[in-house]
Amino acid sequence: MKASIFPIFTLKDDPSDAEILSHKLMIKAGLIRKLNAGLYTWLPLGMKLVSKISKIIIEEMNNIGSMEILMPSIQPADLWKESERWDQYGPELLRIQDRHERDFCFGPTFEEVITDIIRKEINSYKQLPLNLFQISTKFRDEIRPRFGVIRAREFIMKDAYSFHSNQECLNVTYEKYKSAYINIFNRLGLDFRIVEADSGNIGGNESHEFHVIAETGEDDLLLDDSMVGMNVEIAKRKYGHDNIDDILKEKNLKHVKGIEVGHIFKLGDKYSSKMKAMINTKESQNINILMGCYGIGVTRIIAAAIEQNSSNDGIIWPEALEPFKAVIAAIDGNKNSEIKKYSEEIYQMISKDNNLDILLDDRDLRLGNKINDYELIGIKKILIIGKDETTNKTITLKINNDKKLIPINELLSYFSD
RNA sequence: CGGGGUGUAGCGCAGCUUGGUAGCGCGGCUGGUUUGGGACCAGUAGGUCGUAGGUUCGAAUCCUAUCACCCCGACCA
Repeated sequence: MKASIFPIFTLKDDPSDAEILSHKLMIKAGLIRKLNAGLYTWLPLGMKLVSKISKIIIEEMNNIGSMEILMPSIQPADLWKESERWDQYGPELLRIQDRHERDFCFGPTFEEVITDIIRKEINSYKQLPLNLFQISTKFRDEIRPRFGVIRAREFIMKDAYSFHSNQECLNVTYEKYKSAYINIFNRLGLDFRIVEADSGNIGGNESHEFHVIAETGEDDLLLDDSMVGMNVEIAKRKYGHDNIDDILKEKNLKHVKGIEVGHIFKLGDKYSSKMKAMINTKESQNINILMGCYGIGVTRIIAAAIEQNSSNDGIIWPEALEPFKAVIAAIDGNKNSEIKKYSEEIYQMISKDNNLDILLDDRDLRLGNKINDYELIGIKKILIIGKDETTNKTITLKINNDKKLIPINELLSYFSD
């Protein structure tokens, strides 16, 4: 990819309306721009990260037999009235009318729509279990949007739904999603914990949250030495205390802050009973379909990863999220045609011939400007090409503060993982 | 919704106390010198000072209303 066609919208100053590090860096590095409170445009660099995360999620969903679909973001009120959530959901649900003055909402979640599909398409236990997911834009009219994309009003979320003819099958599938989630967050290189959780507005009877551990997290988690802990609401109920400190002392738990990036629920028949999503059993009986639902905050993950490991100078991505494997910085490349030609050759060799995702920075900037951008964006490997390198057929590889002069034929060995 | 803060050029800000018709840095554009960690010189474009009303000879500045955004809280994935 050439920088002349892949726009790099970096800023020198901190944005005036961002407070926490990830929010500042996402704007400074040119991942996003704010349109309005809680509404963000994803610029090319940001979209690249959305795609990387989506790709991993899709792979892991497919691995457990969950197939991708896409539902409309605008949903008719009738379905929400059937589930009785039209009245329950409150002002977080953005209600809109079409030209015929019929009521709709912008979907904050999709239990109603998916249940409607399933009740129409599925009639028999023989068609189950079934697993479907989508990655799509959701809208929740938050009381107070904040922290950039962490609590945005419009955001991208993966939501999966499972359908079963018996509880045991739901239980097994629930565990499959849990392990898929563990794979996803491991692959993303995030430090995370699973906690027992409240099922809240979505409903159901068992639920776990996945949290990225971060100081700026909004959620309070109580953890022991194992991977699984609980959130504060559960702890208070479980141990019958309102004072967290008492619980911590009594149960020898640690208190940490987390950013919720995933949440899985056993819904049971909450939606199928209200919306009459039924199947025939082996005994020719009509029963409600059992359901599970499984969410991941795709856009929130990006902010969470930045919160977890970055500096004031820039983003430090986990390997799976590095936007480019390396960048080629030509010094004076636009004036000196030899340097330009040599840079293009190197680019051709590692990017085109070896299918590595490389940025060729052909912008007419000084080296210092370019390097500052790379530090902001979080590109670790910098290949510097100037007069000497061009003459001697070498490359200067710069990683952090180490510079190494390497011959062209050894270059590729620095990219074998 | 309660409390606090901010709206002035693309971005970051000063000017407001004490009214006299707008300025700085960065960025942009043109030309030139440069290019190994945010270069320099010369020139140049760009603003209904959030919006509406009021006071005044005169308002970015004073008054009233209103809108937007940010922070804390309540609430929430």
